[in-house]
Amino acid sequence: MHLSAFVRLASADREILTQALQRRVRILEPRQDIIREGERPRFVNVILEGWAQRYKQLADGRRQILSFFIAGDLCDANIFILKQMDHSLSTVTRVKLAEISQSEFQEIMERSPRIAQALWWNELVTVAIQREWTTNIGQRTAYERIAHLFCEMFVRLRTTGRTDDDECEFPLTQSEIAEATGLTQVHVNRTIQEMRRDQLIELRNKRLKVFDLDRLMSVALFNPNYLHLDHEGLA
Amino acid sequence: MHLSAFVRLASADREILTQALQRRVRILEPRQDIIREGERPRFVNVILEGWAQRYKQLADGRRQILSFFIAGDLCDANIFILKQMDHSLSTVTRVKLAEISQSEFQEIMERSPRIAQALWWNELVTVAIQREWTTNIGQRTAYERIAHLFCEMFVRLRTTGRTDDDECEFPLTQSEIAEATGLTQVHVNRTIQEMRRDQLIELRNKRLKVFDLDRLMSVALFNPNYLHLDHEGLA
DNA sequence: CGAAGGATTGATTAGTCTCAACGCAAGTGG
DNA sequence: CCACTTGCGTTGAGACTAATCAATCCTTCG
Repeated sequence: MHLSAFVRLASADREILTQALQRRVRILEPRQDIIREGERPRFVNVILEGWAQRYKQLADGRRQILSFFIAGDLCDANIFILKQMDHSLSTVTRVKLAEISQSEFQEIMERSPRIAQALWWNELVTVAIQREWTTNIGQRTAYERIAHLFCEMFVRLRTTGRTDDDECEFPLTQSEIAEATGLTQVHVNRTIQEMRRDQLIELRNKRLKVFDLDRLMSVALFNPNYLHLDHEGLA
Repeated sequence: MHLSAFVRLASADREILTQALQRRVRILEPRQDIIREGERPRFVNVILEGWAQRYKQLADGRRQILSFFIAGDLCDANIFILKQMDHSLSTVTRVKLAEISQSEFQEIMERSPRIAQALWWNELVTVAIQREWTTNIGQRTAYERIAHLFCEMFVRLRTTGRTDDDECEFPLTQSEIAEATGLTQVHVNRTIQEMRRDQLIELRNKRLKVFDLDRLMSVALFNPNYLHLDHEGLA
């Protein structure tokens, strides 16, 4: 999901990006809000290190996690167009992020049509992921849902070179997995135990080990097409 | 959702749009695919009349409806950037739509920055709706989910002037409502009966009557902020 | 050592699904 | 114009997934 992986960018374009990502950098502690529903968006956030998430809360407190961001992910291109946030962003782990102001952002889009194109690509993939999450919660069983989340995060981390053979970081608590999949924490616990018994995965100390990715993808009915990894930026 | 409602457009911009929407117009019968998952996108589709939908199918046939389109809705700006569709589009009712080719589309975006901006706005609202659907299925009960769908469609139809006092068209079958909310058709049937008993709504002959929208919004925990109706195109 | 956050376990219940049948209205063909 | 089909909505009985409530157990860490 690295911006520079969207499309092939000329070195001038890369330079523009590098500049923009250095101007305003912040470090946030784990489980801290970045921006809340109702607030006016002032920056486009780019995650440089760590995991972050989107979530939405109903009037009575029920909470749905809507997506996760990992290093390289851009939160909301052009978010300034909206008067207020309809959801919140928060950190999962300690996070390093870059803030890009509206004027900086617009200048970048104008100076490089390639980057503007890359931003559209990024946005289209973001919606596609959200659609897959809707499908995940609407149609899959608890077991399949959690397996699907594991697949998605593993594949995304692998694409950005953040896996170590069959392992990757996985800093979510079982409660967070529950909020992301529309289940309860207790049921997530039991389901993960079942997956362990089935020799599908190992999950402890914030690390996920996938014994057989093909089998995991198969039980999850995981089809990576929605990540659109076959774009021109790749060989 | 009418393109011309996104932002205030100059009459020259309106002219550009009007032109583009007249070039290639098709009429499709009800329950007919417009484009299928896996195919290469060739056009941006704009719904001129009727209802359409996005859906996604798992390998074993389970189907999730992901969103509905009504007159004025633009299906996927810049969809050409993606090599293949990760979901399908189909009609619900008989539909009249306009197809815009890649070159036409790019020309429009270049000729009018205001329209380009409007397209970004449209895309941001589309993701916001998708997030709300994820939340709907993940957190709300069956009763709340269906009420929420009723609210969303009623408000969107009203915004585009397609309601008649407390009534609107509602051409979905109970099976389709089920596929959109992640429930079974049987349970949707029972839940709607309950809503009728509660004097919340009336639904027959493809028409929905909302007795008290405030009460419906309240039981659905419906917050219209995600539709971002407070944009500059409106007073 | 005590506190706190997270994971695990057990018992019970609720919400939703499954399967199967039936009803009704509209359309179709002989 | 009647018999048949088809699509959609309704009803019933029973099964099962996942939720709820409530403890208990770990680990980590100050």
